[in-house]
Amino acid sequence: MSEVNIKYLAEKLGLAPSTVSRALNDSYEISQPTKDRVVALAKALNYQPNPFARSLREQKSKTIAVIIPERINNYFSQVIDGIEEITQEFGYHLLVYSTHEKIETERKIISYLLNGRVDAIVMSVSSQTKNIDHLETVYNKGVPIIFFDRICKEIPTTKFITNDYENGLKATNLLIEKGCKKIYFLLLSKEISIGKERLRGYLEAMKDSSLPFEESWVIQCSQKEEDNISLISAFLYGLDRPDGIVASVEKLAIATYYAARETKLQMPKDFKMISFSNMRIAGLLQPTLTTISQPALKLGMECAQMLMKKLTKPNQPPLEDKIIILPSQISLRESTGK
Amino acid sequence: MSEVNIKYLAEKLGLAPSTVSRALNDSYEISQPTKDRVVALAKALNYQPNPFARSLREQKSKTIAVIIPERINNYFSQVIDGIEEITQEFGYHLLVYSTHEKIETERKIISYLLNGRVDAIVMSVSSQTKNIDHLETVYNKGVPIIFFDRICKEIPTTKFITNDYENGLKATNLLIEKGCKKIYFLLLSKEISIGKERLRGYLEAMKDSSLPFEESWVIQCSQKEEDNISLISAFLYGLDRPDGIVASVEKLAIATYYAARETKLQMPKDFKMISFSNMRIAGLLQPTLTTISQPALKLGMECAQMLMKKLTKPNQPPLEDKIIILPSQISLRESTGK
DNA sequence: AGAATCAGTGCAATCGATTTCGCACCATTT
DNA sequence: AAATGGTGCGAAATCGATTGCACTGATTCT
Repeated sequence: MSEVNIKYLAEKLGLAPSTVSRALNDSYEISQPTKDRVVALAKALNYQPNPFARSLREQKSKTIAVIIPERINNYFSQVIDGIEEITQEFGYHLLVYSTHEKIETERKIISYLLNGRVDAIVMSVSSQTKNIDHLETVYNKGVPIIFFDRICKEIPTTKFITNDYENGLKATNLLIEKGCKKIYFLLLSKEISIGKERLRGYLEAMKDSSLPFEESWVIQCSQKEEDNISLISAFLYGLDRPDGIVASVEKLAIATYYAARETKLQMPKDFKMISFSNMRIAGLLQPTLTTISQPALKLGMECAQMLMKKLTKPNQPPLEDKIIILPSQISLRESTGK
Repeated sequence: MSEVNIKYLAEKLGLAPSTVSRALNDSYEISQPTKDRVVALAKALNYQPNPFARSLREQKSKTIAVIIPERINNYFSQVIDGIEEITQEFGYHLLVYSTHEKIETERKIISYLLNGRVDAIVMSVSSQTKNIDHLETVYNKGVPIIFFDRICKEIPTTKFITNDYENGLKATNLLIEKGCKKIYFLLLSKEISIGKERLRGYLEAMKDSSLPFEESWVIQCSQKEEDNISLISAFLYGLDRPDGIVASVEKLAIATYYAARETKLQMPKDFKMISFSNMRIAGLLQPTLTTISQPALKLGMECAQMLMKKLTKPNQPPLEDKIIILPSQISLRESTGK
């Protein structure tokens, strides 16, 4: 490759490599004239320091890993945009991995990152994640880790979430206000934190209301789009079908639209729905979808800001064990009726 | 951090670091018993080689950069999924960058990658990219680069696209068949390759037909959603509005839906539309959207396969200067009428 | 028997940048 | 005039893994 390294610059300038290094790093030990000469030549030859030599020496990579359960999801894309916006200013790079919701992939990815390849990890755990040995290993190795959205409560570090409990409650109450008598709750997995919190809100709202409730109204869905559509269609076909649905994640709302089409049911006439979702085009669906959307970009930025502070300032304490809650926003649309 | 390195293993085993290294790399020079001892201890202590030391020594990073114009776009997410699927098998890592369609950001990102940080680059250029100095620099430095979707023809390397010209033609002809007399073409930028190709197909179809055509029917849109909506609304308000629209990218189709709502026009009654798009939920819009969708996952996988061959096999020639064309798929839906 | 061969290891250089130490030189102080 | 101090820079070690070369002891060949 191109051979412009410190030794080469030093030779050209008749200086020692150490002097060149110091000059480039603006060390006080070097005279201004020398600094100027060095910097000038470096610029002229378009010198770029070798990142691996530097990382090896400094024991840090200026790289952060972002691990998400799936890529084809606006929410996660927005979060990454937010993270990148901040980290880029600090010259950090982003390694992005998708677990495809598989715990085994998650473990494998984590194992690649335990050798110093990254200075920190920002992640949202997969829906399959129950066993958290691999996450504990990260923590024990001292690699800073921040969870967002689907957090792992057991690891004592900073987590970013939205007010899921509260919104689960609000969403359910909204349906109740709209006159729904039989409200189902769709969730992806009971294992993941946001599912749990949103579910807790739903359960609380149901308890507080005078409406009937049965355990079986909490529907556990899978990762397969087709399976979910049949599952949802199945209960929509029945005469004792629900008249309200709270979808805890976007993809389940979409499956419900397909199921509604299949069963020829109309929203909001036959049943109403509200979903947690960051779709840009919720307002273009038929009918338009009432959503609870998370401040994804902001969340990403705040994660990154915290991380940059920890990584770039000297003598920072470990990431605090606390949960930071950002507010979501409810957008009322046709799917819940007027 | 954890101090398990080669030197430490060597000490524990009473061997030289070089022997340990060779044993771990299964060198023929080392006896089986020694190999076994070394491997056993390495496993027991969970030894992970330092990636930077290795990269420094081997002059390769096992990392690939993926540069896309925007993250919040299913198409690009799918491509990255495809790339990751393949590269992961080979133990490669993915640095992902978004240019946000800004040439300046694109240049900056590229400049970070010229120091050996990555072994190759896979990218789709921003819509602003006219000046290609930075891309030429990449090429001249010998960093393998593959373009996809929005390619840069001038750089002699492999490019992956879909049959954009053909589909621009087909899309336009479809509208003509459906009875459209006045067909507009919405594009993001004349600079980007796919825009050009799709436009070429449109122009060809228009020329071949007996329909009238004016230059002003090719609408150049911007990056701003609101501006696009007003721009589209503006011409939809007129009495001489188009009765057919070909949207060359997804976001312009979405803007058109909003504009249609604003102007109270109905698809497909008042005008018909077809769009290039990889939206999963084109079938849930009101009306459902006829799309030309690209084989994004497959494209990503083929890119990555080519790259892995180039990077992991010895004595590979430079990436061939050729364009590989994958076929898109048209899905007929309501927006173009029955 | 002496030379040649070879398997199995160790030594030391290397990748490129940073950093500790130290040294020369000039100016100032006592 | 000797001691002190500061400025500006160089030599060499270091980060961790790899690798060309040298070395040892044993075996084989002539």
